[in-house]
Amino acid sequence: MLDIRLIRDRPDAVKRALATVGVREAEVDGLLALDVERRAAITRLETLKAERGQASKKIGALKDAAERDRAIAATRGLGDEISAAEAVVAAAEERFTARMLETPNLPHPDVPVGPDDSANVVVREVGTPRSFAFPPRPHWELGEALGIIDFERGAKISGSRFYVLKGDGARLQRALIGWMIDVHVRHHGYTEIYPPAMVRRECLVGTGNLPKFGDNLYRDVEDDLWFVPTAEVPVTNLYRDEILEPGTLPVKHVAYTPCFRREKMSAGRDVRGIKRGHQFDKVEMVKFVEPATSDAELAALLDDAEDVCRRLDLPHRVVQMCTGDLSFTAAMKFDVELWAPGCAEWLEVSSCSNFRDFQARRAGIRYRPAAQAKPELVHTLNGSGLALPRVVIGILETYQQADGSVVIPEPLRPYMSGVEVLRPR
RNA sequence: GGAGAGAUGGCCGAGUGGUCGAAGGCGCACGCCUGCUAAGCGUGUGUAGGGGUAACACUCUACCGAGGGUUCGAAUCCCUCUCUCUCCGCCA
Repeated sequence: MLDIRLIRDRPDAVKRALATVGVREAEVDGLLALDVERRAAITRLETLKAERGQASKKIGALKDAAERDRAIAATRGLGDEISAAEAVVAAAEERFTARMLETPNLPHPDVPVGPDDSANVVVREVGTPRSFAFPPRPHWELGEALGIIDFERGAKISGSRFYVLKGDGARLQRALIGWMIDVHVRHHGYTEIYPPAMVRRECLVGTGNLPKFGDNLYRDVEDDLWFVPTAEVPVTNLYRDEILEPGTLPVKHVAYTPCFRREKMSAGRDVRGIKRGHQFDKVEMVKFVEPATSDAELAALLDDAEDVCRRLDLPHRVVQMCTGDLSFTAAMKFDVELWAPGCAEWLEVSSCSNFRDFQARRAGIRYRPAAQAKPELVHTLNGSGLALPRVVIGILETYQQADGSVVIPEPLRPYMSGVEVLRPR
């Protein structure tokens, strides 16, 4: 959520910035109008309440019964006026908040301006895509031949976009989870979190998934519990409505969770293989930092994500999103993409974003810069570290050999009891 | 799932209709005092929103788990919900 004060004080700057992410000027004017309406209503209500407060105070001090009764009778009408004014405030507040919650974040001034993903910028490519003496096969062929991915049974028990990992396939994914968490904990200074995978609705409002993107989420209707689409949701909300004491920032967490997404927007796309499922695993990094440091923290976060690729020796590239391709909540965002030689495409395995105070304002996450100082909103950031089945794709396709076997990258071997090669059966 | 108890400021804890944003204590901050330390004394110490100011000051409103109700007036009475604790049952 944006700071309404900023919109009030510098409406033109806000309009210009929001225009680059596709928000029309009229929307900002609408916000401003709702704000004026809301404040007028509040002022009226508070005037009435102050009046009543005075009157009640006097009544309390009155000793004479008749005088008292007269004063009470005279004040009685105020109650109805206040109820009416309260209803006006509530309605104005609701209209205002609803619009505020649906307004996207302001892009960071350094973000390249552009209409859509065609204007994204490839920042760097790391490593050289391996050249093959044979036509590299896509992971769905490799996986079936190796007996480690079972698409048919996945569809049988759960429908399309579900698959079953089996044997060393399941183990490879589990090894990656454990190893990646260890990398971030041991080498990058994150603290591991095991969060709930089902959360209350407010959490999703806090991170910005609701109210706008509810149709991508799964939900238990009976208890109104929502399945997390990413660990970002529970982990960011860990400190919802809290004030972090001086000296606690930066807070750096890494968490593994399964993630659940309806993928309605991409119906019919990427249905082949395990690239895009309704359920997938992900290791996620989340940071809470002081505002002045958040740009540097984003660079560090991105490097932490890339480090996973480096350690696995997987060629990858970093792409900066232009304004038009920024997510709703992000002020700046970089994707890390792995090259998958089998399906011949770049696979997004991480999305590293700085949300600045956008989520913090929604979720009420603040910190105290110094003892006695006034609380301020933190900046939140997060990035995948990394997204799972896609790293499995990258490994299978990159390390395949002519006979269909796949070499397991060195760092993962200890996590797989020393298995070095997966062989077709 | 059944029965019961509870939720007050950073913490402990008082308050059962009026002048209570809330006694007292602890903690913390600043000042004083004191060879040092400790003790002592004094002052201060929440959050959010509105108005106001160049910025302070100042002022109003809300908040005693959440929401609703009764009342001129609610931390205090009523209803609903959430969470915590205890016991029983069940379960990984």
